[in-house]
Amino acid sequence: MDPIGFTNHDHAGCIKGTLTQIETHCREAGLQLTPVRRRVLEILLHEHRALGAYDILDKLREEGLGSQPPVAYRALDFLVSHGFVNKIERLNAFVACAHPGEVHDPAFLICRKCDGVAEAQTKSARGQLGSTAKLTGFQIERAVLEAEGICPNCAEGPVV
Amino acid sequence: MDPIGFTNHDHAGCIKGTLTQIETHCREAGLQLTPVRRRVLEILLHEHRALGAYDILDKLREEGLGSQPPVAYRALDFLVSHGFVNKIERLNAFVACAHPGEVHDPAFLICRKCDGVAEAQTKSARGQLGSTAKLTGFQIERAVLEAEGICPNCAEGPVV
DNA sequence: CGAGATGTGTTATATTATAACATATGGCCT
DNA sequence: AGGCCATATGTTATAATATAACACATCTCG
Ligand SMILES: [Zn+2]
Ligand SMILES: [Zn+2]
Ligand SMILES: [Zn+2]
Ligand SMILES: [Zn+2]
Repeated sequence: MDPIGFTNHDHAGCIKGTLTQIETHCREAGLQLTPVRRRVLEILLHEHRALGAYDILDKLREEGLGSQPPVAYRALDFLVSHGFVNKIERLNAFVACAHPGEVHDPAFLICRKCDGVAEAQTKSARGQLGSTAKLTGFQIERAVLEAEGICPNCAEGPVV
Repeated sequence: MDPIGFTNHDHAGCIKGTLTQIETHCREAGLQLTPVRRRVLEILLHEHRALGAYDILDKLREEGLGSQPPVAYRALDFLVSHGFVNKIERLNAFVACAHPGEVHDPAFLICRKCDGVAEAQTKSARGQLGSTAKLTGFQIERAVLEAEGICPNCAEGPVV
């Protein structure tokens, strides 16, 4: 229930823990966490912030891990399809998942000043919309829930 | 609470009613519903379906109302900023608002087979996420709630 | 070895969106 | 009337996001 991202925390541990968790998950599930895929995941884990595919590609290029768009998009496809990374539709950008492996409908709080993204655990999407959907027989397969606003850090010291 | 879009209804009346409502709103608020803007609105009202900016531009072009992207995007900006049209972030496309003028957090049910979009009235976005947001002091300004799945029509006769 | 599956490298192109500047139109002030 | 401002449109060019298509490498399995 507590959204990670805007609060202070042991970020190095946060990165390492999630990475280990995903590595284990991949080993057990027979998924190939190749160097490019792993590096894209690391880049995203490093920030609690959404990065565009081309931002990521720039970093890969600097590191000699790939220079063309498909390299980044393919890695992102892999990470998203296995739930390690989420796409923020509102921003056309990507953010590491805070609860990888678990099945959940993620909800995001997006700060429009610092671009920070926090992932909140919530049952709202399927639950609330679900009841409305059932009335008409609509079958929900995926829910996008993104709230935009001002994060606590940016609210205190008004930047803009 | 009842989502319009997947249910049978008097669509001609639905279009005309909404258009009249918006015309009135514009007159009272001193907004200029110019020919291009009005036509874009009509095009969107005609379908309970999201159309891409370039789909709309194609129609405008056929009708000699404009041929370059900014024409469509500017009309859409106007319509979106005044709440007459909503953008479906998941699809990078636009749909006429079912409750123009009213302040509401719209939620959408998007059919991945027929591309139909229904707008549901719900308090969930701000309400559910709101409580989580308050815990960390996040101030929600705008909420995107989009559910993807199969609409009742497509569920009955599996098209794909 | 040969066939199939998976991942990467690369070129080219599609799709979505905006910047920037020119032109037109109408209201409004002097 | 003339000048001025705000708003809207026309047009060119380009930015930003995303995918198609094909070549090649590697690995596994029979
Ligand atoms: Zn962290
Ligand atoms: Zn912030
Ligand atoms: Zn209708
Ligand atoms: Zn459908």
